[in-house]
Amino acid sequence: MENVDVARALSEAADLMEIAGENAFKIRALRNAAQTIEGLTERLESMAEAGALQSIPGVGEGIATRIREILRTGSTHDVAAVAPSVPRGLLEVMRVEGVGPKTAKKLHDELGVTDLASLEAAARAGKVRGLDRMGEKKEEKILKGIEAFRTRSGRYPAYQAYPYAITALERLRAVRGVARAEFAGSLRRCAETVGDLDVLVAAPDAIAPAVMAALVEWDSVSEVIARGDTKTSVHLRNGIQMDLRVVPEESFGAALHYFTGSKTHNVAIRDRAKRMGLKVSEWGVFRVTKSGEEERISGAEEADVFREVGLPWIPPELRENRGEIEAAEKGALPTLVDLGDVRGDVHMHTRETDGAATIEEMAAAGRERGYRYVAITDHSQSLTVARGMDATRLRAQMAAIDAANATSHGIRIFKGIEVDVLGDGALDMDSDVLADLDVVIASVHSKMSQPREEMTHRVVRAIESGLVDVVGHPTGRIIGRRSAFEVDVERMIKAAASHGVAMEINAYPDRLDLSDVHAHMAKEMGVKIVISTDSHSPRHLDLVRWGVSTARRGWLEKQDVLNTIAEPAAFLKALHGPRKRGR
DNA sequence: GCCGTTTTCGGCCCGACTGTTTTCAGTCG
Repeated sequence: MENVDVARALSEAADLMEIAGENAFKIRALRNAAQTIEGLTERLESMAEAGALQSIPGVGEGIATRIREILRTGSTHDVAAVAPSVPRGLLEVMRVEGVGPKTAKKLHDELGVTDLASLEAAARAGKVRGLDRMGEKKEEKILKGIEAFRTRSGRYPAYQAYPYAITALERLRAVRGVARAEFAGSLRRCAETVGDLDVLVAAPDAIAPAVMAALVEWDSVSEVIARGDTKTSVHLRNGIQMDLRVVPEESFGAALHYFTGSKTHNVAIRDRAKRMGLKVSEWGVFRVTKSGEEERISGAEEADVFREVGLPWIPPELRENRGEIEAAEKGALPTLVDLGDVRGDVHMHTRETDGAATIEEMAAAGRERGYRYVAITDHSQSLTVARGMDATRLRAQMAAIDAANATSHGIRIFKGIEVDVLGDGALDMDSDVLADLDVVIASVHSKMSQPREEMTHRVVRAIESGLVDVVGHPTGRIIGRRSAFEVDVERMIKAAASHGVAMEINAYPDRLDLSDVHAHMAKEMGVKIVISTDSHSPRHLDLVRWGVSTARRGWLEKQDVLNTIAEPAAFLKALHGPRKRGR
């Protein structure tokens, strides 16, 4: 069982207990633990065996017991205890906008609602409006919420939401009197998916109505959910929710911090502030006197918030309450790798297989970005849908690359391949050809539903071949479409560590594979990372920024990422390590 | 249930908006 499965079981238990009306702090403890577990780089199964569960922050005796229960049975005793009074179907009822635990409980107790279908029936029959503190509007809102629940896909890949945030900012910045406007939220933290878009504007109170109007009148807005003096929420036509907040300029930094989150990071910062006799809110940082009076001390800049609680500014990508506050306290924050640190791109395709451009065009695109090198890494023969190459075609392409290098003007073109890892772990190319290449990426493109043991063994065998430099998109996931294949990532990374093989962060924005958490795991085990775009056309090289974001979320520094090395020869030397190469 | 510059008990982040109410509970982020 994966850590995410345990996290999900814990947070489902928390939801059910909340409906049952159990102690709110106990519920929060479960949610905190679930959140922490999602960001954990170590496998819970191994930690449980080692008796180390209680070393996880937020996990004590009680939750350690629950984790062991979940690993064994998939659920906890809490769920069994509340099951008679809280059917599991209420979990989805609570996902409906405007329905929380209290409402779900009321609907169940008084109307016998047990799931989405029975809720819809009750609402259509006009029974909801009869309940205490519930009226016609609430009933309508619930029906709308059910509709939205069924159509929305949940979270969106960040790259799909990003253009809407940019356009919204342009509109809002054009309003007279607007001093600053930024997006915040999970988009600013560079999370791989976003649930909604958060936009923040600094403007005088008198301007706020005009700012709200500029959003509401945007033709991408389909529905206004809420509209107040400082906050407006809308649905966009594509289904994404956008929240706009307007604050005075002196509060902009505090608001940006608050609105960027993550929620658990904010809670930790506010808790810390409280212990120091301060109060942090989106309006600023306040000193709280003994008599309970509050005096505003700062908040115009985001760094103010951190400074007041005795910390250096923490990059948004790290604000997941995964140890960043402790690291900041110790002065041990990583100096994160930056887009400008990337000096080459070593995974791309040409017309020879499924790319859209020539060797020369791809190299030119790299040169335009200021890169010192690129690698042409077309597919191998078993990937027939991409017209994969056999050894003869690869030899011919190698000769073509030699020729292109003669006139490439300042950019080195490496000879490479993205070779398929066959079902048994063998590589889909003769080893003597592979040995003559500069860059060998090994990727799984077939038989992705192999059992975990088989898949792990398969990839580890490829790593141990001595012919592979990089594992390409190591878990095979496509965000929102295909989950990662069953593989023991920890064992894969361990094998890579002991054989000096690098792991890819595939920057294609619906892959981002390795993920942030796994990239962090790789770093901790001493495995080097290559950030690659897997480009199939020249403009794809720009996608590198999504890969860099993922690397930053994984705490990676420049020295963790091989393709920050500027000199082509030095890059190759670092990539190959002790492995021999033809040239 | 967890945790400790509030330390083994007594706390646990903070505020906006809605819909229903005549003062606030519930939801959301």
